[in-house]
Amino acid sequence: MQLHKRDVVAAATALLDSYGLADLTMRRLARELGVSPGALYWHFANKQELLGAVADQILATVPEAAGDWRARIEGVCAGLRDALLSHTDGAELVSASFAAGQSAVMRRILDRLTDAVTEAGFAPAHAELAARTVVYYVLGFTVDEQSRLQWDAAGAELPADQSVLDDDADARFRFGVDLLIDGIRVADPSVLR
Amino acid sequence: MQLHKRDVVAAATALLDSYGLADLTMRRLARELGVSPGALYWHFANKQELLGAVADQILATVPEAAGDWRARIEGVCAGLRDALLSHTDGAELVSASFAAGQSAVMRRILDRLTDAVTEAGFAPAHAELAARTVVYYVLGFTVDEQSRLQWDAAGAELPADQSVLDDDADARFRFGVDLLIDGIRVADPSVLR
DNA sequence: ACCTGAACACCGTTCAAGT
DNA sequence: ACCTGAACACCGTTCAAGT
Repeated sequence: MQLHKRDVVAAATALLDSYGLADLTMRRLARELGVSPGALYWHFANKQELLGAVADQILATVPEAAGDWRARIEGVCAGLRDALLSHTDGAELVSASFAAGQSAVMRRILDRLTDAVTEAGFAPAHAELAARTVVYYVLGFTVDEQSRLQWDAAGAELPADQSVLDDDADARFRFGVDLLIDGIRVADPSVLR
Repeated sequence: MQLHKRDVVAAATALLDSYGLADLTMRRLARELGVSPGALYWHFANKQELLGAVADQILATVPEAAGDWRARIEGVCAGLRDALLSHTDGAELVSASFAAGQSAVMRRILDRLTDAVTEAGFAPAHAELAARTVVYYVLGFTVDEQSRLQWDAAGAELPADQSVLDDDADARFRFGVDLLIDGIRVADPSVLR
């Protein structure tokens, strides 16, 4: 039967979770779907575009955050990190797709953060910059965290107090988010609208 | 005559500047040096390690910053961004090498930032986190800036008021750095030592 | 409209064998 | 110690031709 975009994205996500980003190749994906490599290029212009669709699939679980601007920033950051950690190499994939401008959902998340910073009193242009700073932090932190997690998982047996390490990572993550929120809170009045 | 590590890194940097990261391949580099591809693996364990050496070469120009902790953070950030923008795809290459833990100089830069944040009053563990946040920002911002710059350069003719755009990018960059410095300045006393 | 088959132009890495 | 030659096991992308 016919190949649909969503089947391709689903198969790609499964491949990612099982074997990681390095093994998510167009040829291997085609093999998994039982089609020739060229078939994928009817549905996607190139690999970058396909990876962008996978990134958006991963980000689909990031919930809308409610509350005041601080709560919304914290909520979006936590939801974003959770989504990235839910898939093998998720942070690296989304980070690359965002940099390549291939993730529509990532742009929406940026917009939501920009709204929150605007509510904190920033003029629109500065609000987007502050929102970008938040996104760079979440992506940078989580790429780092995930590479260590996956390295540890591949290596020695996990220590029994795994949860302590998890809690620590959570706390470390929130520390950086709070640092950015503090910066936004006390920003020089000249940037406010 | 004999192939030395520094010749390989110099040729790799030249290839990067002329053709970009995508065309910096082990085979092409070997061809440029007049050796067989396998020869490179006598001097470097793998491509990642070689790219790390190129990253460190790029970062060699980042100057030591002096002054109080704020001036040092601003100086390191500005010097880092300048170094990255001086080579085609420099930001992307250094970002990837840093994430892969292959850049010794990047670790030293992180240490210098950690020292500065410690002087601002943070306990060591929190100081490193804040320093990482700064690094994530500089890398994220500059990867983004450079991809736009290179996209524009490849496309339409540059407008006459190019310098205005440059100044704008400088100001935008400093805005984010100041946001982080503000966050560090007013951080919750519980994280201070 | 959607896909196949086959080709094009490459990759990173390894390793016996040479000097 | 340092490098070659050749192989291994792949890549992303294109495109005439088929249905």
